[in-house]
Amino acid sequence: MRLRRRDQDKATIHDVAAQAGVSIATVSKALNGRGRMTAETRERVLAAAKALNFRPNALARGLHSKRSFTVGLLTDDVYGRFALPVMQGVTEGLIDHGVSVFLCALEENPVLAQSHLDALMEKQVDGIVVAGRRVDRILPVDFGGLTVPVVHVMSEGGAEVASFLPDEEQGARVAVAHLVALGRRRIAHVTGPARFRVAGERAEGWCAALRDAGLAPHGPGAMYGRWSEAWGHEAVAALWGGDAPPDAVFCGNDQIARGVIDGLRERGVRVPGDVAVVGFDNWEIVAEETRPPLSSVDMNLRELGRQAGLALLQEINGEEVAPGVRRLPCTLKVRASSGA
Amino acid sequence: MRLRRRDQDKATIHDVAAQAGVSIATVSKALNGRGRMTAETRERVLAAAKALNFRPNALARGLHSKRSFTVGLLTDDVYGRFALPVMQGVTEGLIDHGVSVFLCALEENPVLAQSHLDALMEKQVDGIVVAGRRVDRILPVDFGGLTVPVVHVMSEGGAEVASFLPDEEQGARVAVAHLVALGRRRIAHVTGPARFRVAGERAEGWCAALRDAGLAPHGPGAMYGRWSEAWGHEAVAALWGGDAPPDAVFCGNDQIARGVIDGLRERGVRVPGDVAVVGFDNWEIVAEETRPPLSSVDMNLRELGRQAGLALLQEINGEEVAPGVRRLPCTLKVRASSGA
DNA sequence: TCTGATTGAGTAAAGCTTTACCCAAATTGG
DNA sequence: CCAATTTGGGTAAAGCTTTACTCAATCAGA
Repeated sequence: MRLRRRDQDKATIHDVAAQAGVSIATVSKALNGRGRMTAETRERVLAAAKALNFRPNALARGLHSKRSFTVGLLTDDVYGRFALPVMQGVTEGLIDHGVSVFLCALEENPVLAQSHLDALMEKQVDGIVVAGRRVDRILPVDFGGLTVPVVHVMSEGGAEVASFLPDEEQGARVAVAHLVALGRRRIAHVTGPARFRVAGERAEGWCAALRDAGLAPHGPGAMYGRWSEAWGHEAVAALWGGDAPPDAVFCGNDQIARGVIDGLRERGVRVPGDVAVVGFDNWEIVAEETRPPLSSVDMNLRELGRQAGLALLQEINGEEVAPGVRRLPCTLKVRASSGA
Repeated sequence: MRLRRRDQDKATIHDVAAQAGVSIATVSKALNGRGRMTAETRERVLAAAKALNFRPNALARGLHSKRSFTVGLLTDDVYGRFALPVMQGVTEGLIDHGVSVFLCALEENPVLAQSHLDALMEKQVDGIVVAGRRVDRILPVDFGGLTVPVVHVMSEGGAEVASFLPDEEQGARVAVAHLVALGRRRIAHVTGPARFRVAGERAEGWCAALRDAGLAPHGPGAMYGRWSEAWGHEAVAALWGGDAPPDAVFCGNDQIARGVIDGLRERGVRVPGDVAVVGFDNWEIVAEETRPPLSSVDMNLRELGRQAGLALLQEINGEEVAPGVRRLPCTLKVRASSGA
């Protein structure tokens, strides 16, 4: 054994044992609250560990326990708008269990993506959270043959795995019901491209809420376009081109909603006086800067991440987790654009 | 030795050795391209490893080499707007060297922050990148007594460590020089709170560029306010309240610039016809949706991250890295708001 | 006082990979 | 044909922690 560690080296359990005058087994037991020993011995060990600023080497511990207490979070959301709240939720759910989270932001490159996944596996992660930015587009990675559990968030992993998604339709219903409760009757829906599944689901919720209220959709139906402010402007031009314009607009995301509100202001239409507007995503940096501030549906990404993390932990611990899609409710954040 | 691994277990080097009919030492050497053996043996090992989908256990490897080939990225930018590009840069710089990046998003809670740092150290990270979201506010964490190298990005770590920052002043100069080259002469500066150091630096660059061009600052000086669109509106109201309004506005960030442009449009002032506008941050999702799209200074966060990663790697490898602040140049992304 | 249980703490192996070192067989040179 | 290299590959230890097992000393009960 080294007589005394060099100061820049990390202290090992041997150093603590030497300092406390006991064996390494006793140190381990003292530190982990296992085994039997006098209170005096335990305290002596604890004091030595503290004095040496000892931190157990997680590599060695993991090698022995075959668990690294680490999970990987794989995402293709390089912008982080969805992935970061999810990550915070996952972290929040797991930190009390001593598990850390490894974030890998993938780019489009499938080769690089696969090598990131390989790196995670080599690091012996105990499980993997896959966080998409688009539910119906799977990451360019092969999860088959993985020896660790996987859960998906904002991404559907198929029949074999658990997937945590926002309840888009319910979110849309809540938004529309809110508009109905405000007395609005001609409620239009302006949203993103029809090929995005969430666009269809949100439109579905819009229809359903209108039906429940005994109302007909305003106009020929949901207006599909792009997820951009520019599309919000165009939609306003179209809606206010004919007669009987809507008295409320439910938008498929906050950027569209912002475009709609800006378009309305330019036309001299008052929000929320003449028209109430509600967005989707509750992207605060957009919603709060809109004039007036934008009411929006919040997908509770953080909670989604938290639950996904806990589910993953269950699987890691060998407990069964039912596969399939789990939908978590959205909540509505009311701001001035649907004036309360 | 286990006769044969259970299928859900990961293959170890022993499994590969058995499959190839050689010893584990030979497998290790074959896989790492070390040692001497016939080409035939080497190929047999490689084939066996592939067949078993063998990945060396990074924990065991790290335990032996005392390197985990992992670095931690600590940030308080929970929104990810700055941290994610930085992280991608760090990853980009290190992935070729087989090093992975562990992202920890800290919240304000210092206790939690410290425990995150402890977790990183236990995981035996080889080094730490600290990424701030505000240069002049240090993370609530004690980096003293750390046994691994640390570098800072977008955050100043003090005299002992290397810090990588954007050259804010140069960025501002480039923006203003661009406006001058367009023939603008009355160039105002609207920016965030004076207590942010970057606000002062950018204002400094604005002044310097004007001096270089033989121009005087427009008005009484830089207009300090908030980092928000609303402040952009207010500034427009102030600037266009008197006479001799500016013919260009250089803004301290993209949100302010957006507020300025929206304010100008509402007043019927043409952009870029009557007034050219340039922002700072090049936050694409804002800059591209502005009408017209916003010219903006890009801090090259990715490159900043890449260089920080490489510097950290140098320190990890025992090479000396000069401490102190390193400034990387910004570049100007020209869009329609300063019409080329 | 003697037997048997309990207590307190140590010994050694395992977990997986890398590598210094070793050895037998094959090859080379004279 | 023999001594000296070279070649091909194996053995064993190290790296740090956890834990099953062991053992001497102490204590309780009769």
